[in-house]
Amino acid sequence: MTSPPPHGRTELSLTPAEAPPQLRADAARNRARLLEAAARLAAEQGAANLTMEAVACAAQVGKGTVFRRFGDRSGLLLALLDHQEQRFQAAFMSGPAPLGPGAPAGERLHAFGPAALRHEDAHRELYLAATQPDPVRRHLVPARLVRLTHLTTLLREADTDADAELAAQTLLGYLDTGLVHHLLTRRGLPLSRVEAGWHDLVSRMLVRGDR
Amino acid sequence: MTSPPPHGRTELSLTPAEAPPQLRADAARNRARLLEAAARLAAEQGAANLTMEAVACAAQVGKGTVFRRFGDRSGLLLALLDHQEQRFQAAFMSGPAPLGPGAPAGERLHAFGPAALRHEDAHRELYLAATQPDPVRRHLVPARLVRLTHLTTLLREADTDADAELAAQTLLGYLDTGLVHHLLTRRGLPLSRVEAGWHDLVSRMLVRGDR
DNA sequence: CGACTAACCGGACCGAGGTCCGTTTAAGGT
DNA sequence: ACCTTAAACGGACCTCGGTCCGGTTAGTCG
Repeated sequence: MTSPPPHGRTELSLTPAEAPPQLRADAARNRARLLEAAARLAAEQGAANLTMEAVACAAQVGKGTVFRRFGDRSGLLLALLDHQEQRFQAAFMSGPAPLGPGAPAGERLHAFGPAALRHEDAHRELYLAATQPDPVRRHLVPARLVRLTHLTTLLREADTDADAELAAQTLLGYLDTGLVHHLLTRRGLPLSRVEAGWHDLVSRMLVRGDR
Repeated sequence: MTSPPPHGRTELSLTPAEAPPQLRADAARNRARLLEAAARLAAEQGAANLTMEAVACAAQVGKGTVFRRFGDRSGLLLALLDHQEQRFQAAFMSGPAPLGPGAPAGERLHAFGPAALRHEDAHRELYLAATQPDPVRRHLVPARLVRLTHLTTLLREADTDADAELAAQTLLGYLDTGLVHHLLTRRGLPLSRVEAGWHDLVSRMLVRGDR
């Protein structure tokens, strides 16, 4: 149907440093003004309250320009995050060990979590705003709570020595509708492999440390 | 500020079978009509294209009525899902073993995954539509792909015998911004505990089966 | 049976995201 | 310098989720 526009795409890039196909001078200027305006507005009234129109207005450009450049709201937020994101990526891809190269893989994996947690904590607001809907209500849906409780209970019963609540969240996350759909369709994994992954994960949650 | 309405709330319940505070006759009638209309429309033009106005119109009621009853769009979708969800919950809470009670906890945990996967697969469309934004684009954001690749690589390097790609998704899921924010603020867990959970999870991913 | 009131109804209204298309302009070739 | 044209611009316009409030009605009590 609608063939994609044959010209400049709206940067969905973010980090895979695909050289921005060098925009026209005015486009580049407006892009900069938009980002600056967005950053300012986000800082002074909260990223969650950022409206596309306000950004356009503050940057003295038309609304259409914002959307052509960033695609949609979350594209703009992502672009705002890009700088921070690149710093983080640099840290784990080429920074000092144990997060960066040089340490054994196991240690690097251990280091990754706290680094990511700290990084996102510092920019929580933007990251939350960039994932459109209430990324909060999600965890309060009764159905989810029921499953969570069920899994927590079973884990305790099975006498795991893991943190039952966190382990339950992990298990639940593995079954996330969006993730499974992505794996099955987009990535084309067979259901059997996803199921095998589940069994492996459960087993790992149940093994007891040496002792 | 805005004190919550002292009267009937918009059912956010879903399954914690809190008896609907018996609505007035007309309200109950309209609720039924709305659900029926919504189900019909969802079936014939896809849950993703369901608009609140269309549902209201098809059910011959005002738009306000839809929102008072279901709160918001996702509330309506969730209500639509409620019946299926209850059947699933019944299955793992009181159905036959090994999913239901009777089997050892470990076996029940193993049984839960495939059951949930199959259940959601059968109602994928509604479940996806109920989580507002593109639950799909989420997994295509470049920054996420970079992290995923990084983790996958490290897992392989560390010579785990888990399915590296799935394990990486699991690890990434544990760090989900929304989840972490929920745990830290809503649930009030200390950051140290979340970090400990990460280290435990990584360790479990790295242990090699006996052999 | 009539009055009283809490809950409900409906649809006008609002705000924000996203699209469209006629107009303007930067960049490169002549 | 001038012409051509792909790309960029801007803001009117559309859709939809969500709110508001004046009018209506089911249920209750005397």
